[in-house]
Amino acid sequence: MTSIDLSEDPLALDRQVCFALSVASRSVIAIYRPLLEPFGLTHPQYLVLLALWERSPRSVRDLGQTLRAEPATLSPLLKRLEALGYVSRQRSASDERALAVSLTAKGRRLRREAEKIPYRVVERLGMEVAELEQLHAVLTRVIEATR
Amino acid sequence: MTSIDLSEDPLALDRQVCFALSVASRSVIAIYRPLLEPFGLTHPQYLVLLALWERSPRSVRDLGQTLRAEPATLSPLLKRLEALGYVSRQRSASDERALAVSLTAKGRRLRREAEKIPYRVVERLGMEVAELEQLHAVLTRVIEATR
DNA sequence: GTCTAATAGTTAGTGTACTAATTGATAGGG
DNA sequence: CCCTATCAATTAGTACACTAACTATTAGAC
Repeated sequence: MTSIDLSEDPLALDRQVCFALSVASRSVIAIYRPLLEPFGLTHPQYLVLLALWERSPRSVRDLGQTLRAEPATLSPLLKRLEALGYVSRQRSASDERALAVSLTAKGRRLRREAEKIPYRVVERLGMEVAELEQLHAVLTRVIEATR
Repeated sequence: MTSIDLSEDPLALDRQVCFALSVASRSVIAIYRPLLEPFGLTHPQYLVLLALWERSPRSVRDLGQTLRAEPATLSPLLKRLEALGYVSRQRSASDERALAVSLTAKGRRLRREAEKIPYRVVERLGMEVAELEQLHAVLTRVIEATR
């Protein structure tokens, strides 16, 4: 295991967890890109669909809290998902301020296709599932720590 | 430790390593934001300075390989760093195609101030250094796996 | 019941990321 | 020597991500 000696050079690039995090994030998202491209989806859009497959309809606020995304980010993203035909957007009947984002039939159908994606990503990574579980656990701790 | 049962729902949001990675990356970068703001820097700009503090001048190509960034991303970013007065940009004498990106005196002076940043981030995270080292090691393995 | 504060989304502006096309410079083959 | 393929950087176009300002609606205080 690589040892990080903070007493030496605290600014050494190859010691920065923030650098490793952003490179790893972008690199893993890059693995999804060719898998999502046939559906016309970006990775953030895919995450929104994951949330909607768990529950639909959902408000922008709810999606934002679940995905840790700003409403200002979601608003145009959801319009693009609507233009692709995967979701519909309509004001909530009970509260005209809130938007009800729902899966369309096309959006629900997509789930079957998408189920193959996680396996392909793990295969492409070629890492042990146990190691990915460990990574997930540490990342969850980091996310908790940043709140 | 959280267990990820891939045999159950492969699309469950709270199991996705990609989601945890992107949230963790954004959350950690958010910790840097108030620390970098006094210098007018963004996190990607800070990473470029880390690279230049290790060696200067460097070409756009060299910076791109080191930081895993596209030249199309670096090109405007470097102009902003120049506008801030931290770097200078001039064509290489030996090869007119290449750009020599150098630290200015102001850019070199900034290093002293920046040395406090990693400690403040670790303090703010409130995690054990050992755990961050472990995270760094796993991330490095992920980055290797994506190449 | 009205008036104000809070809430849900949207819009605008800046700064990455990424792809593809473009410009200018260099190097090698003939 | 020239001609073409390659290379370094830039530009254009799309899509987040974040802050701040704005609009429309709702809820609470009185």
